[in-house]
Amino acid sequence: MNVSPLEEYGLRCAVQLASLPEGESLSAPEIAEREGLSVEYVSKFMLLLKRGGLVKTIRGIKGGFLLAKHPAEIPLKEVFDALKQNRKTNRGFCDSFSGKSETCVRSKGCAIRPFWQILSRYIEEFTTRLTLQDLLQGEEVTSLKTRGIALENVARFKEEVTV
Amino acid sequence: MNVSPLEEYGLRCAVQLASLPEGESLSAPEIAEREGLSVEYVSKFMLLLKRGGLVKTIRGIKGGFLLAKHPAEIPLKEVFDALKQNRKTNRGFCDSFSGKSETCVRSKGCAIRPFWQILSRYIEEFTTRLTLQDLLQGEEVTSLKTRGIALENVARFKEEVTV
DNA sequence: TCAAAACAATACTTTTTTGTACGGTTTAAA
DNA sequence: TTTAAACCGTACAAAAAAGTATTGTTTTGA
Repeated sequence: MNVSPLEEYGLRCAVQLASLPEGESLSAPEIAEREGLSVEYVSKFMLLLKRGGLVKTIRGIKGGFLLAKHPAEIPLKEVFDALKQNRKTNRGFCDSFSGKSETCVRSKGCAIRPFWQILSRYIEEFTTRLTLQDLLQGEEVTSLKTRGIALENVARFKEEVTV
Repeated sequence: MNVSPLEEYGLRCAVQLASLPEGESLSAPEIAEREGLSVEYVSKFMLLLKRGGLVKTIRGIKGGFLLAKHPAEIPLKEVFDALKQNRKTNRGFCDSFSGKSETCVRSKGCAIRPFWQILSRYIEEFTTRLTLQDLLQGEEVTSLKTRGIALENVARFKEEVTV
């Protein structure tokens, strides 16, 4: 339950692109400079973002990266998913079984599952509703919108509980 | 943003102990059997849980592990924290800076921080309010309580937003 | 008192992830 | 047409985490 370096850096670089005027691009060296990372490292996860369909590239001298869509159309989840591409393991609770058994020991009656399911659903809600555009609006606005999502979630949970 | 094996297995084993009648213990081989893990591996994180003050041990033949407190007094967060003890890196957003800079490039005006802060606060709320006891109540109850926490969170968020 | 079974602790191996290096291809411009 | 700067892609090295092995200490009970 913690953030991987790729997730953090990748999101930051995506935000850099989102902050550009429409149609402009940024080269890997420029991004690296702005984020204090190595050019090679930036190149690595920009490639992932490209494969994830978030980013378009311009090759050759004068080349660079730009978002494939408007920032408002790119939920954070898309960024995170793109960056997960080349991971060997991709775990959530109950995905992983023991080293010994073929299937989860508690395929029924798992004590952990409901907790995990609700929490992960909540996180997913957060990351699909918030877009790169939202992050650009500055701290106050982002803060308000994040809280707004929490609020709406509550409403939905409430319905489900009272039914 | 995914669950580490230690976190999942550790929590499961803690739940095993929580499910015992008051005062009874379970040995590492027994836990390992029930969860389909190796005895050595179980021993490893039971030691962490012990150091975290969650678990008491009985040495010698007939030895084993038991919870140091009533399951209702052990929030999931405590379990997770105990299991984090021997990690080398412990990252959240904005904890980690680039390899090059001494301090975070965006120590002010960070686009990512508010999103991350609210989400992590929410997760923390979840894990401090839910206890091992809750997980024992079975899927429906856990599910309801988890939703209940979501609900209360909303109320709190709402206050903050409208102020 | 001795043996068996269990916890304690650390060292070690393997796997995964992080981060770097480097050779190749593309393109703008002189 | 040549060169420089940038993307592309993979291979490689280093660090972290996962999981195992082993040795030692404690305790029960024959």
